[in-house]
Amino acid sequence: MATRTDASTRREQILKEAARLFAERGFHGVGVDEIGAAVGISGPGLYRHFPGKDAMLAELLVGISGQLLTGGRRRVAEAGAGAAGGPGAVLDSLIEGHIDFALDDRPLITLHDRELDRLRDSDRKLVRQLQRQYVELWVEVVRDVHPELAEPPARAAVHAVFGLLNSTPHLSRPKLPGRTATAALLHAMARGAFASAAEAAAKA
Amino acid sequence: MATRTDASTRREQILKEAARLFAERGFHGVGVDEIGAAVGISGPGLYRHFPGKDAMLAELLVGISGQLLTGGRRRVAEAGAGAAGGPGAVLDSLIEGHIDFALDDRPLITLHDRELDRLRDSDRKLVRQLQRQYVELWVEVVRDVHPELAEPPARAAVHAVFGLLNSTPHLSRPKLPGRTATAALLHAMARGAFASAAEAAAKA
DNA sequence: CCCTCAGGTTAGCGCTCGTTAACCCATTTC
DNA sequence: GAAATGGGTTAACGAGCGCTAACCTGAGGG
Repeated sequence: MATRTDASTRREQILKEAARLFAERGFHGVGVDEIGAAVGISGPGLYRHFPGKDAMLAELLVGISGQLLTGGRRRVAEAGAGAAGGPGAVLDSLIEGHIDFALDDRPLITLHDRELDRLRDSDRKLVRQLQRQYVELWVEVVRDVHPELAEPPARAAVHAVFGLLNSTPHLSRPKLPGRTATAALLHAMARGAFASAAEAAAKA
Repeated sequence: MATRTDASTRREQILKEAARLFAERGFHGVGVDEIGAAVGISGPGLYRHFPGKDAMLAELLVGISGQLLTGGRRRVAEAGAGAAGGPGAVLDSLIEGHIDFALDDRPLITLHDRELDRLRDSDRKLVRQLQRQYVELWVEVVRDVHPELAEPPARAAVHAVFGLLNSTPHLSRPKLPGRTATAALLHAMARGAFASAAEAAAKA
């Protein structure tokens, strides 16, 4: 029989392909037949693994939001505990983690801020809550590094930097510099953006 | 009879409501009946003004892209001609224009990078071409201000800053600082992001 | 006074989509 | 060796969609 890891493969395979298709053509733009075809089964076979199309999107979005949040918390705990490098190191770790995610799971990042409104109310509330906690985590760290920033502009700045970091899906692959170069570029830009936000706030 | 400007009002009204609805729930998520209802007529009455639902989206996207490009070109010509303030002033003008657009036409900005793939091939090609020219305009100006930046990272940086500036639709309205404060914040962040990108490039 | 016509209306067609029903077949379990 | 079960199939249904057809109306223009 299939091993434990093989048994979960089919579900994960479906989720992965669904994420790609949803990101490419939008939730309403892809049919269940296409998702099935992408994993080699056809149409209603998916209903052996998921109660419906909505459930796939919900599981994807909840998974992404949760992963981002727990990963961020882990990094804050780790980088904060050592206290080597000061609060700046914590922010660097957060940025690095988000960049890794944006570069490695591009379809998921795309879905994350594009298809939230297609969820059932309860799922949407959950995802929103996870997202909000993730933002608050960032806001605290950013204000630790830049105490001149009041909370509302800090929150706006965090959202803006998310926009910056999540811009990678818009770039056509071949024109990009290498992955590490891109990551370094985005990292520098994020830090610079925060620094300038703090400067502007201090001046005003 | 209706005057010339009144005659165009209904069309514009439809486009405006369609943009809002498309941005809120996605192109496939909105029916023609809803668009009609939003302007006080119902369903198929829209076909007196547009050949189809696709045509509304196409007109919106082409309009946005064209407006951004011509506005950008105008600003480059104006700010570049005076030569007062050097190349930095040109970049500031570009940033300012983009921020105005992002803050004043939030649904359009959302559509702009979200629903491009729902267009007919010819329309999509046109929009892509306009977008590319707009990016190239920015790349030239940015490299004028930061000559250390090679072209590929400059292009990536421009895309990233677009993501930053276009993040405003994600922010819930009431929590934002005032419009001018938000604009100033975004402006500072954009400049800082470019500067840091150039710094990082010079170091590498 | 009729004609035209812009700009609506409602009814309904045809298609696509998500979902269910009914059936099938390996493989495991007792 | 039968029975149960996981994972798949095809057929078909019902709803919703974009769009067309056919009809209506009120305001100019000759």
